[in-house]
Amino acid sequence: MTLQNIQDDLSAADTLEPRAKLFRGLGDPSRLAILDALLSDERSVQEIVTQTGLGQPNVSNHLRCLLDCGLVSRRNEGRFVRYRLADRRIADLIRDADQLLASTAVGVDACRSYTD
Amino acid sequence: MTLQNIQDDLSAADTLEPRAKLFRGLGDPSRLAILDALLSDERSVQEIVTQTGLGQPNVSNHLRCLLDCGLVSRRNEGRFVRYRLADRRIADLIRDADQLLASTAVGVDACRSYTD
DNA sequence: ATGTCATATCATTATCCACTGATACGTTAG
DNA sequence: CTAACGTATCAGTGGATAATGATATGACAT
Repeated sequence: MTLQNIQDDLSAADTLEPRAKLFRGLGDPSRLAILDALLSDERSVQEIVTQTGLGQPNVSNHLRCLLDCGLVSRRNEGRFVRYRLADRRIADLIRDADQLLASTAVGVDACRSYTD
Repeated sequence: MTLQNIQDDLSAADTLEPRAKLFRGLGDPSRLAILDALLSDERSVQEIVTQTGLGQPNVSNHLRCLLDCGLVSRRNEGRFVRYRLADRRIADLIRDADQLLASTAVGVDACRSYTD
């Protein structure tokens, strides 16, 4: 390994943490369910709660997380708050992940590290 | 919400867990560093240890996880074991994530849920 | 102003998971 | 066969975080 490579790694390390955070943001079934609910339409918290079956405080917590991360945006409408995906590419990312999972090579089921 | 929508959600729930697992597989700085090391070339465990600065058992554990998930593949060569990315699309996924992070909209830094 | 509804926050709990050190397994060299 | 090296596994530990119930905040209607 050359010095240049070492420096590449070090500078890459700066981008490692944000990348990990983004993926972790997507790496939770509840948050994925919420994002799924937002794929087609803007939704109020109540609608998300109903559609996902998750608890209301739970949904609010996850939405805060997704909002802070910039994955969703919000809009006040009276006493409702409507959320929607912040960027088309988020849906693309999820779609790409699904395609990977659909291929025979990537079979996450066999992964014993993350017990479902 | 119609009955059809409910059924869509239920069937979507089946794909939620695997998707979450895949993203969680990518949602760890150490694993991202390992995948980074494999972006250009096939690497032995030792090389990965050196390049990432992680502990050897730690690297082995993560590699097992990545292997079970199907994100990397391995090849025995004498007493060395060489790992490589299992699929080009994995690199693409990481690249797409970086592009998302580069846009102003998605600023994961502000997310307080995941303390670095 | 008061009650009601929608959403957000807080504290608690339980769980999961990454890291470490010690050790086992497997392969090659002498 | 034995030593040295590369890799994998195991047990223990600490830290992070998802879910829940209770409660607070904010907005609308009457």
